[in-house]
Formats: sequence, structure tokens, C-alpha cells
Amino acid sequence: MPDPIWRRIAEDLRLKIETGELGSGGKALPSELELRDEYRASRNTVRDAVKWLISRGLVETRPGQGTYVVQAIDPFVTSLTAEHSPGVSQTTTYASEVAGRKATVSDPRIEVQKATGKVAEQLGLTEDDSVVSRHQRRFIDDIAWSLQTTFYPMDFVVRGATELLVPQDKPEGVVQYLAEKLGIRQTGWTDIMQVRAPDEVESDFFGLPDDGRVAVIEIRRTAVDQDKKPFRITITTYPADRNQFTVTVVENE
Amino acid sequence: MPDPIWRRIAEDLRLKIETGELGSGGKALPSELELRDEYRASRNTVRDAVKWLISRGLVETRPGQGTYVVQAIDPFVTSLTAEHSPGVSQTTTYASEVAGRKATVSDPRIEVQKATGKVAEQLGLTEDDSVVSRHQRRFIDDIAWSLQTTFYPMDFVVRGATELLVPQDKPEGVVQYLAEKLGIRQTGWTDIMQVRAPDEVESDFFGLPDDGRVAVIEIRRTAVDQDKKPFRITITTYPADRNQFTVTVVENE
DNA sequence: AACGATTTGTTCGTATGTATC
DNA sequence: TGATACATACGAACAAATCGT
Repeated sequence: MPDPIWRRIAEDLRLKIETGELGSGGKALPSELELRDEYRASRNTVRDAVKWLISRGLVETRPGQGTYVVQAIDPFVTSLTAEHSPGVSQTTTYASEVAGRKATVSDPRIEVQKATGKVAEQLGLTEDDSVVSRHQRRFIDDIAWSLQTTFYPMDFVVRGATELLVPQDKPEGVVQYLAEKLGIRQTGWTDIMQVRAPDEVESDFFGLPDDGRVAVIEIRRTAVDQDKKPFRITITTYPADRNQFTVTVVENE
Repeated sequence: MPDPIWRRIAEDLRLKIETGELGSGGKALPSELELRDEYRASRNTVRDAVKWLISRGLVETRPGQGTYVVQAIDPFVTSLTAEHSPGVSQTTTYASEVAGRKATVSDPRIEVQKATGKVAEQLGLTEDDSVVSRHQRRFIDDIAWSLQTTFYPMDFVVRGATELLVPQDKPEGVVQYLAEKLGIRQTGWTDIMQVRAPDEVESDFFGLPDDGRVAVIEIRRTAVDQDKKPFRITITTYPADRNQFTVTVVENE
């Protein structure tokens, strides 16, 4: 008997959950007191087992109600190599593969900040320069889907792209606007993707448990213009439990 | 006082860790008994706080030794859109961005199986067909880095590509071998990327905690030939705590 | 090699608080 | 309002791992 009691209970419950013996049909698991009697352990030991199931994302507890099996979420698929379609904003949304789902975007929160750290570095700015940031919350079927912040050099506004400061979504796309206004054409981008624990803002917005169990996927997109000069940085975070990504590469012949 | 005691202790410890006041220089945190006295709480309550820090990946406990601040791992960066360089195997390794790191690959474990599920579907096979799978363990600087399984139609072997059954790494690349032997040229691929909890094999190999805290990133790559027909499926899993990915897109003019 | 001290891990019992029905 | 269920907190005991003597 190498394993602790709580672990054996957890494995037993996992088996019963995966075979559908427990929790099917939205019914709750037996209460902690019932499990205590069933496994002849203390309530604390049973709770340790349930905590392990929670950490695996198999169940969730609702105070005053019971312990429920977590229903799998139909994942939303985002392409990181979508073709640039005119009229489709590359700034606020990536192309969606899933039909029949309603994507909505909040109006952006505009801020003007000092350029700092990696953003300044990648945009070729110094600490004295300013950047415009446009922060948006994005939903699918009214479910919190991603948080997105895009940075532009403040110089763009000075040179005439004043609409960057308008706190309103541009469905036709900021990329197209910059092309018309400043002659800056987007010719490509590089994404850097990492998985990390959510911060408090992300936990709140996505409704994630505060134990850091569900990770977020952070994608930093650096877009370059016709001179291969980075002109825009977009940072998007997605909760890992309901997002997938695709990358399609066609080698040139 | 809306927050539980364990949470306040955890936040306080987090602050002290992030400012370097605690745990810097590889020293252990105060023992649970010391923390109990310091915060005037019970040992169990202190342990709840530490558990939260563990779940955030900030600290780790070592039985008989103490609680230590987790050292950040220098992430390994993998490109999902690397150019196909002759001589570089696209089968066993993606291109690495990080210099000075030694990548090694185990000899493959070869299996012949019935084609099932998505693999059969994407390769255009039926349940009666067989597939060859080549499973490899990959290391960077002798650290477990990824697990990879590649599936080919058994028909390839029948048609002459018998080396698919040789349990030995092909540094020059299976892709090149298939091109020479069968005239199948890889012209592109599609990756599907998801984040999920590790299974037991992955936890063991990567040395992950068994509480599912550290997720794995699973990438399923479907490669297509000159007729746009899928001919190879590669499933690779990476531990999320030490891997990043890049995607570079250059729009054609 | 053996032992004792220290530290984390497991398990129990108990009491009280809070949310839901 | 009362009953039920999960959440928090405390105290206690023993086990297991580690380290220094």
C-alpha cells in the first residue's frame, strides 16, 4: 500500500467518474460525509481526494450544493496563420474556424503610456517615447474568450492617425486604417506563444479558479510593415481550458 | 476581513518571495513551525498557504529539507513555421532558436497498430488498415523536453519504405527518405495545438508534479504531400513550464 | 553505520463559518 | 427557518525523508 489513502480514494472516484458511474446527468457526487462513511476515512481525507480531482479539472465544488463533474467545453479554434482578408480586422480578432458562434468585442480602453520593456524594444522606441494602447475584451457566445492589448507608437497619432485615440471598435480594422492614413502596410507577423498562470485580472474576467489550476495562453504578435519594421504589438491571453490553435504552413515550391 | 487566513499568509509570502526577501540564493523558506509562530496560525493553515504557492508554481517542498522558491527555467523556443532546411529532420525535431543547447533524440520505439480514430480519419484509412508508429523521447541539455509519436500508413512499408520499421533515429529525416523512396514530397502541414493536463506517462517522463498543476502542450501535425494528401501525423507533447513557440507569417505580395 | 534532530507528509477529530435550498 | 453541503481553522499524532553528528 504505497499510496496514501486520499490518493486511492481519488483514483477510485476518477474511475467512477470516467465510466459515468458517478456524476452523470449533472447529478452531484455523494456528499463529503457520505464519502467519509463509504470509504471509512475522515472527512478531511476525503476532502484531500476531492482536491486532487479539482486540480485535475475533473470536478468542481459548489458551497451549499455539492460536488459536480465538470462538463467539457466545446473548444474554440483560432488560426494563427489566417490569410489576411480585406475587411476582416486582424487587430481585434483572429479568424475563427467555428461557424455559428457569435464573436463580440468590447469598445477599447485607450491609454497613452511610456514605452517600457519589451514593447519599447521591439517597436524600436526608447523610454522617452510614448505608445498608444488599445485594450479590448472579447467574447464568444457571450462567454469571456480573450483579453487583448495592442500597442502602437504615439508617433502614429502625431503623423495623422488620430483615430487610434478613439475609444471605439474599428470593425474594418486598424491595419487597413493605418495603410490608408500613413501608408503602413502589414506584410507579416511573428507570434510568440507561452503558457503561464493567470494574473488576477485574467482570473476575474475568465472566471477561472484562483488556485492557478487553469493556465492562460499568452500570444505576443509583432506585426511588421513593408520595410520589415515592427509597427504594432498585440498581446492576447486565452484561458487554456477552452481554446485551441491551428497553424498552417504551405511551403513554396 | 473577507479573505481567509491562509490566503493572507499566502499573499504575504508571495510578496516577500517576489521582492527577494525570502528564498533568494537557494535558501529555504522558514519551516512550517516557524511560520506557524510567525503568523500565529496553526500549522495546517500555514500548509494551506504553502499549497497555494505551490499551485501557482512559486515554491516547491522537499520532504525532510524544507520549502524552496522555484527557479525559473530558461524556456526553450520552438518554431512551428521553420523553413524546411535540407539535412534537418522535420520528423524528429522542429528547428530550435536557442543556440548552445544540445538536443538529443532517443531511438524510436516502433509499433504496428490498427488505424484508429482521428489518425485513421486524417490519413484517409479505415479501421482495417494498419499504421506504423515511431515513438521518440527528446531531450535538451539532457532534460526531458518532449514526447513524439509519428504515424505513417503501413502501405508505405509495403511499397518499399522498409526502413520505417528500423528502430533507429534517422537524423537525415524520414521526410527525405520518403521523398527518395516513394516520391512523396512534403509540401506543407497543419498543426493543431491544445493545452491539457498530463497523463501518467507524461508526468513520469517530464518529472511533473502529479497534481496536474503543470499542463502539457499537445501539437498534432498533419503533413501533406504534393497532392495535398495527408501522409504523416505527428503528435508531440511538451511540458508547458519550459516551452514557448513561435509562428512567423510572411504574407505573399 | 547508527542515531537523533529537523522538516514535510498523512490522517484523524472537532468546531465553526458560509452558501444554498 | 432549518437542514444540508462545502470552507476554514485549530490541535494532535505519527510517518517518511533528509541531514549532521
